[in-house]
Amino acid sequence: MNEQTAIPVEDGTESVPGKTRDALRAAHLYYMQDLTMDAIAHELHTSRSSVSRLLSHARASGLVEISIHSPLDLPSRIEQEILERFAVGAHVIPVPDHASDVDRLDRVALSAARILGRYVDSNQTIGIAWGSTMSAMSRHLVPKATHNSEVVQLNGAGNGRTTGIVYASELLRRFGDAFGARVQQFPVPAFFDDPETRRAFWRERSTRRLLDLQERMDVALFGVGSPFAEVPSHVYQGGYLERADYEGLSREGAVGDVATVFYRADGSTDGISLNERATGPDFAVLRRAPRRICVVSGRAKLASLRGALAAGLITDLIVDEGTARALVESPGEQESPGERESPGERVSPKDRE
Amino acid sequence: MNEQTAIPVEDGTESVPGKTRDALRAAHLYYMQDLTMDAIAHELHTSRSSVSRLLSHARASGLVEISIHSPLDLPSRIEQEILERFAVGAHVIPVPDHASDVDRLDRVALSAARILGRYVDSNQTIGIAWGSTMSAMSRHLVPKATHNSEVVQLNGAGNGRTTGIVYASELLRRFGDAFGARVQQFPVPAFFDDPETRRAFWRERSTRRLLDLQERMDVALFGVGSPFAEVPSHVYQGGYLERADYEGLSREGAVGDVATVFYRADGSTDGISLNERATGPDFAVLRRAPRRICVVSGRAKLASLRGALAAGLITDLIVDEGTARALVESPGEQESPGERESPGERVSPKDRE
DNA sequence: GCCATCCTTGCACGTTTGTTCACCCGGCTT
DNA sequence: AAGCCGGGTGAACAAACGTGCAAGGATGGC
Repeated sequence: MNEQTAIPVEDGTESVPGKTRDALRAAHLYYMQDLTMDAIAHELHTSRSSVSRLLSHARASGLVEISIHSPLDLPSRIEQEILERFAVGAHVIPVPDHASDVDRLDRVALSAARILGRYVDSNQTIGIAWGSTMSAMSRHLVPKATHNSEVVQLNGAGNGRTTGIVYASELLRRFGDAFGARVQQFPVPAFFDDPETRRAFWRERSTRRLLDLQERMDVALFGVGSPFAEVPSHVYQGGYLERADYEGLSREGAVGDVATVFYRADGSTDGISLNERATGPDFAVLRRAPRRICVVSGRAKLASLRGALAAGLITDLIVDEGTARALVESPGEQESPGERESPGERVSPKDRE
Repeated sequence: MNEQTAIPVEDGTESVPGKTRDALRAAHLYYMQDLTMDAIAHELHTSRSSVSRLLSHARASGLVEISIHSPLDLPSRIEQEILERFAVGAHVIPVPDHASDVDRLDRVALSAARILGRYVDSNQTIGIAWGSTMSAMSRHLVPKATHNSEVVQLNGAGNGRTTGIVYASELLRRFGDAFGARVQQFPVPAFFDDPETRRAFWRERSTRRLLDLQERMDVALFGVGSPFAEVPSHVYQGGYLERADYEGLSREGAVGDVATVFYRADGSTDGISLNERATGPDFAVLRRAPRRICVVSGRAKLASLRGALAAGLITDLIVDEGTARALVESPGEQESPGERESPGERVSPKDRE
């Protein structure tokens, strides 16, 4: 993977500057001058198809940036309300209510990936959790050139067996590539079997170095896990947790997790025994990051989201419209008809949010 | 929805907020989530056509902003060189060399109109010259909401007889509309017949008020006139000047004008008699504006542009590629095969400009 | 030097998008 | 009430666009 990644960094910027220059020129002609691709092809002495591809490249590589400004008089009621109620900056992604959870996640992740660039800058350390949301995001990142940035993995992971979830290394690499950042992997499982192993590991110098990075990070990016929802977060599908673990979580009142660390509805974590074996950062550490961006999609994660908000983990929230509406609609949970239960029994094929 | 026609200002912003909201949502779905218009039509319960129109509206009204970032390692050699040689920020508009002057002007104007938004802000006074370049720009402005801004006409004008050049009032109105700014017309001819009339007029209180505004303006926007070029600027077509005037200009060494005020190649204006009858601001006044944006297209205007640069009139230059290249290529003029000559002989039917 | 491989190109096709047209609907005039 | 707008709508068509594919060229290993 080394030799492969060593060069492609230059691929877009230097080794083929001609391509980038052409793309830039094509973008000018297309987006600033409204020429047709045909006309551009003619000006560039190439074919229309190539122009189409050049423009795709220009968009995908961040040469062209498309942003949407709400006129200041209607700045999305919901975002406004979330800001007031939770003191959290919100991006509400419009997604129709009837969309499937997969669609919803994809669309939120796509939008989130495009928004992310605004938060990332040079000389920053960016902490990234491992999960299905991050995985989906990683596929759509828009590159942005930064210097001296670092991407650090927040929690361990096994390999992703679930469809579409990508290995942690691959995921991190994508983020790193997109921002030209160094990548710090965290090669541990999501959960240790034995708390003692974790403690021992935490004393290792290599681990300490990584934890140090986590403590100094400027931006944290994560989703929330929702162990008791109809569509459990991938962490719960990968076989990381046993039935006994779920029962423990249920008994201890956990409603969700951020980067494998579980919390209750009120945001507290103390006494949740599984956390002894988790690999993600303690919330006290997480909260040191000035920017903490949370990406959530699906009403199933509502309770988790509420908990994460209560824990003060979030400074910026990217969330689908339905969930956002539910979030502001009523303070308590009127969502789940049944009370918590082990997810083992759930096989309901209902895919409505 | 109260009174639809009563207040056209509200038409786009408040009286039909539904349309703007739909446009906004469509834009999100299209540009952030890459949905097809079909899909969006379905989500919005309308037809594809309407979505297409909605998106057009979103772009035309500035809801969607498309910007192009050069990667910092290749910031257009030419722009860089112009910055170094003339201490002027440049936007070079790519236009093929074989394009007609009309095309060239249109394309530069289109790009310029889209760039302009970056320079305009609230609480500003924006001075605008009257000419073919400004006219072309006025047709493509992207609205940007500002408060308490003012658009003030820099020089007088007759009515535009040349095809495609629009009345000064219409031109100003377009700028004013685009930025939600008040408009201050300057109802005088481009040139007075008698210097004395001008002086008298300048003593009028209403005139003084306008001149006051000009002195306090934050942004000036203008083209350059090129009286001795193959394609004379409109000012020279409208019958404003007589053959004798041209001869005088020629004798006195004028190479161009900004807002009806003429200058020599070295930027000097003293002793150019026509300026006694001009209606545009003295360069000393013009130079008070912190931002002075000049839009130029066509090599014919090269000498004028050089003069305007020498006069220190320009802080930001928007120029087509060919002219930019010529500008940096050689210090002197190697452009015009023939020396200056009176344009009276020119009746080339090559279309307006 | 030669081959395997990867990347790029232009064509051809199917899809997506812009635009014209006929039509409808509410408002205001006569 | 009839009649004329101006603005908006969807159907249909033409233009513009994206992409799979096969061919051509470069690159690097052997």
